[in-house]
Amino acid sequence: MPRPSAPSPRNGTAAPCVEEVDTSFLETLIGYNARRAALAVIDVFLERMAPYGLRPVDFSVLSLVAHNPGITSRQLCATLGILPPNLVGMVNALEQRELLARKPHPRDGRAMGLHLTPGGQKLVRDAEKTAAALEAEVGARLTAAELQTLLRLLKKVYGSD
Amino acid sequence: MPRPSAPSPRNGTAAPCVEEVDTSFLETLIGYNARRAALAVIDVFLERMAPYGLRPVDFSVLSLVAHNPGITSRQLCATLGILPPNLVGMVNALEQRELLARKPHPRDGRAMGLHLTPGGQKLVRDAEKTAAALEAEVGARLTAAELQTLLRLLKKVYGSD
DNA sequence: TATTGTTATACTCTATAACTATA
DNA sequence: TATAGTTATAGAGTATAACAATA
Repeated sequence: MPRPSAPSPRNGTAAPCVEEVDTSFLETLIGYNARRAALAVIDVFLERMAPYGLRPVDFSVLSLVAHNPGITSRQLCATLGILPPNLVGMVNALEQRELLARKPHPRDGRAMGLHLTPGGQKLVRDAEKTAAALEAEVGARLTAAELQTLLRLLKKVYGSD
Repeated sequence: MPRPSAPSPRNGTAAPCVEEVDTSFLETLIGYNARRAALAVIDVFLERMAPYGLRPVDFSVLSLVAHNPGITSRQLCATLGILPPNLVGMVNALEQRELLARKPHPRDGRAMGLHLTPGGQKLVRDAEKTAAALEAEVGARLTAAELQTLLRLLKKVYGSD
């Protein structure tokens, strides 16, 4: 590890080196901090969801279908910021695992409504419990009030207020 | 929220459909909200940095080199969570644009210290001003106190406290 | 004509293995 | 032996264009 100042006296034109990285400017940026926080939480999320064979995006899809039976691909895409071509494979995979099923939309022949199978419902129940537990765990670094504040401010930032 | 009740009276075994998507569960999760906030801010960041020819990661690299002259690739990678093989191309590109330069590390023959050129210094000054302005703009949805709180809580979440 | 779901495809980002030169 | 930087490459994630069926 480099040690510039004190020890080496003769330092005429020598290139400096860095002991401890100064990140103070980046740390003033919302984007930088929000991204780091998201990655930290999602890392843990990824581990805890592995036993269910779910990535974060799979969990999001299944959870939305659970709370919105009959939701269409288009609605899922708009909600999660996924592009339609990229959702197709995910839904196919979840359907092959018999976690969800496509059913004809009652009033739009073009669309397919998505529904959980009984197995999918059980999986989502368990996975949501795990997610809530993880949330409490990560939230242990914060007080309950801080957690509420954090969620409120984040929603303000991205406009869901 | 599913609303099977009011509009369609005869609804014997028909599959339900969704009027307005209920995201209330996902919105209780820190990861979901932090990711959405990060993406929203980074989207604007991407637009504003385009005139400088910088992606967010390029900005982060240049800003860190500016505030840490002589920083090594290894230190950059550790700070930004980038893998060494993926940093090489970025540094090469920035070096070819004559924004930064590799110089031999004063005490470790294996390492190269990174330094901004005069042109790089000017670009970073301008880009950081733009970033700060953007921050104030996004922060306009929040009060100054809320912004400080948000940054503090995010740092608590990812452990930089 | 516009929209839903889909295919094919390209591009970017991220991850792994292995090599070199120095320590 | 371990580490810094690099190369090559594989994989995941994200993007656009175009098509068939339906509105």
